[in-house]
Amino acid sequence: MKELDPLLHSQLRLAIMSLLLSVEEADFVWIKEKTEATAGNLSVQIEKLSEAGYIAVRKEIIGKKPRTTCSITEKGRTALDEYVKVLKEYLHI
Amino acid sequence: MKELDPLLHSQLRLAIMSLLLSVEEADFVWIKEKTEATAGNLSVQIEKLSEAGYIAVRKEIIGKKPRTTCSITEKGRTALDEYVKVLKEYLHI
DNA sequence: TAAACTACTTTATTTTATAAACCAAATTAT
DNA sequence: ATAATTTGGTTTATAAAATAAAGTAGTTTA
Repeated sequence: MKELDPLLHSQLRLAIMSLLLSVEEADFVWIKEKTEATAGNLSVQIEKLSEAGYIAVRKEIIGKKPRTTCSITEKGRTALDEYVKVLKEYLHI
Repeated sequence: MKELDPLLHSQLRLAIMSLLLSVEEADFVWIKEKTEATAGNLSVQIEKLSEAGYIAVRKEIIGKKPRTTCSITEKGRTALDEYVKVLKEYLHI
């Protein structure tokens, strides 16, 4: 049995990737609201996905406030595709 | 976003459930070989699925040796169905 | 100008997963 | 006969992950 990419096989990280699949980009606050995650948890998981190169993170100051924007990368998309492939084998779907 | 049943959202437990989906029942040793899990890890995860009522576990002595046999329960099947449903929403599949 | 809020990050705690060690009985080798 | 090895596990300890709590830097509101 193939292994499920442990970086993607986490409730919150999978939710983040899922959200980023359907939008061009998304900011920290929006992801936080959608996932109902705590800011701390979200910060950590975004950092992990970023380190892995699965998402790109841009930090800027917009109207005096910081803003963190995330988008899925090609590498992330590929990894997610592979994850889905393995999952389909597991679940016969 | 709905949450993914944490009891099922674990690599090894999902693999166990996956295997049990396609067979009437399966014994410890066979599951261990298929999943390539260590006996300790497998023992713990089977216990968790059993406690949750997702699988039924039968222990017997067969030809002087112990044998642990597992099978998926109706409750487990339902939980897995729900898990798949949520996952499909996440992944747009 | 002090309190409260925004948008986070860092650190600590809890939970989960995994590995290592152990157990009892059976089998094999000496 | 008995010592070493194997089988089929369980229990306990360690590592990793997830989550929560606390902290930071600056902003807005009262």
